[in-house]
Amino acid sequence: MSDIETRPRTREETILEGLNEAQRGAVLHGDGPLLIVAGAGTGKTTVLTRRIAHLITTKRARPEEILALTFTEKAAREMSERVDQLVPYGYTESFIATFHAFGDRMLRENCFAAGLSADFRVLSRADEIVFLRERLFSLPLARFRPLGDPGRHLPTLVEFASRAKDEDVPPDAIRAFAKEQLRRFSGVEGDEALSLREQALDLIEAAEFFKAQQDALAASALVDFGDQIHLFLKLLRQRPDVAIALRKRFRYILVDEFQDTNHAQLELVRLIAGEGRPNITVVGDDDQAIYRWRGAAPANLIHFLSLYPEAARVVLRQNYRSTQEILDTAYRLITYNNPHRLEAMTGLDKRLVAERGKGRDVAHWRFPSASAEADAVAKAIEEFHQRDSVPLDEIAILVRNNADADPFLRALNMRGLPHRFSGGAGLFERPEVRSLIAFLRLVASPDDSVSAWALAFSEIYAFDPVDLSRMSRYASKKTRPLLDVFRELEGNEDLASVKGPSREAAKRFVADLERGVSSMAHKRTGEALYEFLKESGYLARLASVSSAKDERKVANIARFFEIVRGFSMVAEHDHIPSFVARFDLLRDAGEDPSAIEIQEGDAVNIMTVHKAKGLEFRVVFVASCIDQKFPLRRRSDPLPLPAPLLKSDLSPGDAHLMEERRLFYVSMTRAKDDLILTSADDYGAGATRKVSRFVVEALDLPSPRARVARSSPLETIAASAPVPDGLSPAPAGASAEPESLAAAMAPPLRLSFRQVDDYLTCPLKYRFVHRNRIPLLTHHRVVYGSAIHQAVQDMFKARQAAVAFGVEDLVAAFRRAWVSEGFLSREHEELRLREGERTLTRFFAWEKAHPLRPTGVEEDFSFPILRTRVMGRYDLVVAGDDGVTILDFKTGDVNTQARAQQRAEESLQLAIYALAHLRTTGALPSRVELRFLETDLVGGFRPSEALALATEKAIADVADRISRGRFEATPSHAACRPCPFRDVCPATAKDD
DNA sequence: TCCCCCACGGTTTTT
DNA sequence: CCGTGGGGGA
Repeated sequence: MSDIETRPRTREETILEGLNEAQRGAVLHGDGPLLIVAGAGTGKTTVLTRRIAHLITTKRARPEEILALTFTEKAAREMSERVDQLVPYGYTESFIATFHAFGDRMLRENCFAAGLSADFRVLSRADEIVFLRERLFSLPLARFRPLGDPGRHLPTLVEFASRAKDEDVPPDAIRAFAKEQLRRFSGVEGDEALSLREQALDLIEAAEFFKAQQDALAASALVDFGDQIHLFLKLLRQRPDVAIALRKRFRYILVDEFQDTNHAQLELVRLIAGEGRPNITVVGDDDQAIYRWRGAAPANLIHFLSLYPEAARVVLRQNYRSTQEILDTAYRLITYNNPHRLEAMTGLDKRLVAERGKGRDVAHWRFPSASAEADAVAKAIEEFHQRDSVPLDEIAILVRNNADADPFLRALNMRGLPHRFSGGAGLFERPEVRSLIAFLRLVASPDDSVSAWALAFSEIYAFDPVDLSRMSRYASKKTRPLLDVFRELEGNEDLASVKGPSREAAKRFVADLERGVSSMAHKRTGEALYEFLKESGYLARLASVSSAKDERKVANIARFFEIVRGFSMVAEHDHIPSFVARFDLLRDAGEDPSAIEIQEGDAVNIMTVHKAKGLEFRVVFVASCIDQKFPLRRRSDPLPLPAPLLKSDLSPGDAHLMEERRLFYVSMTRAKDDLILTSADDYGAGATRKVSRFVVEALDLPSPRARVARSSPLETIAASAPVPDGLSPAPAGASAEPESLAAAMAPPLRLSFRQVDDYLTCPLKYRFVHRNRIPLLTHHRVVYGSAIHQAVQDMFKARQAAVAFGVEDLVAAFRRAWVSEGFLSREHEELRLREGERTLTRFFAWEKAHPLRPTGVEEDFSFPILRTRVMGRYDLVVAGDDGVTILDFKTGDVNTQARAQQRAEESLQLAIYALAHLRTTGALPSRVELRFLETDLVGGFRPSEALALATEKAIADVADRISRGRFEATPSHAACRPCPFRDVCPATAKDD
C-alpha cells in the first residue's frame, strides 16, 4: 500500500482508505469467494478495478487468467480503461466483457463441442421473429389461433419465451406443469376450472411453440442473443471437460452489478468457478436491482452466499457522492422494501455514511399542471446554472418513461437551454428516415399509395399540397395507384389544372421510382437506397446546407443505413422487398433505435432512470412523481409463467412495487448536492393525480393526501405560470365568426357510417381517407371479411328469390369473392381461406337450425340531418310479428357472449341503423343485432328513441366540424395502432 | 368494510 | 381494446 500513499489522493484512494483494515485485506489480498455489497456511490467499480490491478501487480496473476463480467458494454469499457491505467504494463489481456459477449466468444471457441457449425450466426431480433412467425403457422394454438394477423400474437409469445429463458425454466417444465394442471381440473366444473384449463392449454401450446422454435434455431445453427448464454450453459452441464478447461484458464472471476444478472448467469459463474474455494468476487447492491423484467434477481446476492457459505463479506458504506440528507432520505424510502432486502435478511448494515456532510434538504415541488412543472424545472435549472454556476452537464431530469420527457424538452427549448435526451425516441419516426422507408415501400409495392403520398409530401419532392390532394382524390376516384396518376399526368385532361412545379416534381418522382424499381432486381437494398439518395439530389441538398438540423438528418440517415447493412449481413436475398418485409417485423417487434442527438458539450441531461444508473449529477430532478406513473401501474403478463415455476416467492404485485421503489431509490441516489422531486395535479387527463407514495415514504410525509408546503422560491413562478394543459386546441371563441361563415358556404355534406366513424376515431384520419382520398392497400383482414360477407349476402339473396342454395354454393361464393391481396405469405392465405370455408360451413349448419327470413338484403338507405345527407346500407332486414330486426354480420374474434353484447351496445353502426329506420319509416326497429360469424354469437338490443336522437346529434356535430374544416389529429394508442397512416402521419411523428 | 363500476392509459432495454 | 385499481356506494 505504501506506493499509494506517496501519491496525491485520488477518489479511488479515498474509497480504499475508507475501508477498514480487514476489509481492505479482503478486497485486495483475500483468496476464495468474496461478496462485496456496495451501496450507491461507494465506488463499486473502483474496488473491483483495484482488485484486478492488485491481482496482476501484487499477486502475480497473469492478466489472461482474469475474467471480469459486466452488465453493459459501457461498464466493460470503463473497467478496461481503468485497469489499463493502474497496471504498469500499459495494456491488459484480461477478459473484461459483458455476459453476452462472453457467451458469444465461448460458444465460438467451443462450437464443435456444442454441436454448432463453426460459422453459426447470431440472430437479430427480427431474424428470430421471422423464425417464430414461420413456426406459428404450423401450430394449433388455442388462444393464439392465428385468426387475423399471426404476427399479432408474436410479441406475447416472444416475451414469454424470453422470460422463460431468463427465469431459466425449460419448456419441458412448463409443459409438464401445464399437463398436470389440465389433469387436475379436467373433471372440475365451473368458470374458474374452465379458465384454469384454458390457461393450461395455452401454456402447453406456448411451451411447444417455444421448444419448436429453439429446435429450429439450433438445427440451423442460428442463435439468438439470449441463447448464447443458455446454449453455453447447456454445453457446460453436459461437458465437464469444457468446464474444467475454463476453470484452469480463468482462475479469477469478478462480476460487477451482480444483482442485474439473471439465474442463468449465476449458474454460469458457478459452473466455471466450480465448488470449493474458487477465487471469485461479486459486487452488487440488492437495492439497485432494476432489471427484474430481464431476469435480474436482487436475491442473487443471497443465492451466492448459499452457494459459497464461507465467502468473505465486505459491505461498503462510505459514500463519496451525495450529502447525508440525500442518503438518509433515500434510505428511508428503501426500507419500505423490508423484509425483502439483504439488510433485513442477513442483518448486514448498509446505511450509507456521507463523506460530504449534511447538505440541503430534499425538496418536493408540486404544481397545478404538467407544463407548469416543466416550466418551473427549466427555470430552476437556469438559476442553478447562472446563480450557482452549476454546469448544465451536472444537472439531470430523470423520468420514469421516455414519454414523460416531452414537456421538459419543450420547456428547456423555450428557455434556450441546451439539453440532451437519451430517450429512445425513434429513428424510424424521423421525417428524413420516414421518407426513405416510404421510398423502399413504394419500390417494393408500387400500388402503395400511402407511401407514395408520404414521399411526395416529404421535403425531397415537396409537392404543392393542393395539387397533391387533387391528384390523390383523382387516384382514389379512378381506383388507380397514386404513382400511376403521377406517371400519366402528362396527358390527363382531368388534371390539366395541376401547376407546373408539381408536374416537375411528379416527373422527378416517377423517374426516381422507376430507377429504384429497375435497380431492385440486381442491387442490394443499401445500394439501391444510396442511388436514390444521390440521384434524387436529396443527399446533395442536405450536405450543402450545413445547418445543425441537416447534419442531424444526415447522421440519422447514416444510422438507418447501418440497419440496412445489418440486414444485408443476415439476409439470404438482400433486395428491397425482403428488406421491407423484415423491416415491418422489426418494427412490430418494437424495435426502434434511438435517433442521433448532436447536442455536444455542456447540456442538461434528460433521461430515464434506467439509463441514469451508475451516473451522478450535482442537481437531480425526479419528474412526474405521481401515483400510477412512478410507481408505474403494473401490467400483468398476457401469458404468465405458472407461479410454482417461478423462483420468486413474492406476489407479482409486491415484486413490481418493490422494483419500482428500487428504481426510485436509484434515481434519488444519483444526486450529489441537490435532489428535487416534482409532481403536478394535472397531466392532461382531467383528474387530479395523487402524489407518488414514494415521495410520501422518502420525505416521511404524514399521508399521501397532505399537500406539501410550497416553501420553494418557485412557488410564485408556479402560481403565475400560465396553465396550458397542452390539450386545448385553438381558442374557440376567437375564430368563431369566420368558421361559421365557412360552414355556411360549405357544400352539403354526404356522410356514411364509415366516415362518421373515421372522423370520431381521428379527424386527421378522416381527412386522409375521405378528403385527400389516399388510396389504401388492401389489408388481408378486409379481403377475408368482405369475401365472407359477400358469400353470406349471396345466400340470403338466393333465399329471397326462392332459389336453392347449398353449403357448396356458399363456399363457392366465398371463393369467388376472394382477392389474393395483402396476405403475408402463401401459407397465410391458404390458412385464411380454409378458416373462411370452415366458418361458413359451420355458419350454414347453424343458420339452417334457426333460419332467417329476410325481407331486405343489402337495402340502401339515406336521410338528411340539417344540410347533411346520411347514406348507408343495411345488411339484412327481417320483418317479424313483433316488428323489424336489422342485422349486421361481423367477422373477427369476439369470443364471449358478454363481449358480443358489449360490441353491439357500443356499435355506432347499429345506432345509425336505428336512426335511419326511424327517419325513413317513422318507426324505430324493434331490434338491432350484430351477428359474429366465426363464433355464432349474437349481440343486440331494442333501440330507444333517446339513442337515435343522441346519434343524430353526434352526426350533426361531426358534420358541423367537418364543414368547418376541423381536422386536428387526436392521436391515441387505440386510434394510431391500427391506423394505415401510422407511418406517414405527422401527428404521430416526432418533428424537429 | 367490501364489492362493483368506471375511467385511465398504454414501460423500462441489454446484445 | 382491456386490465387495473381507485373511488364511491351500500
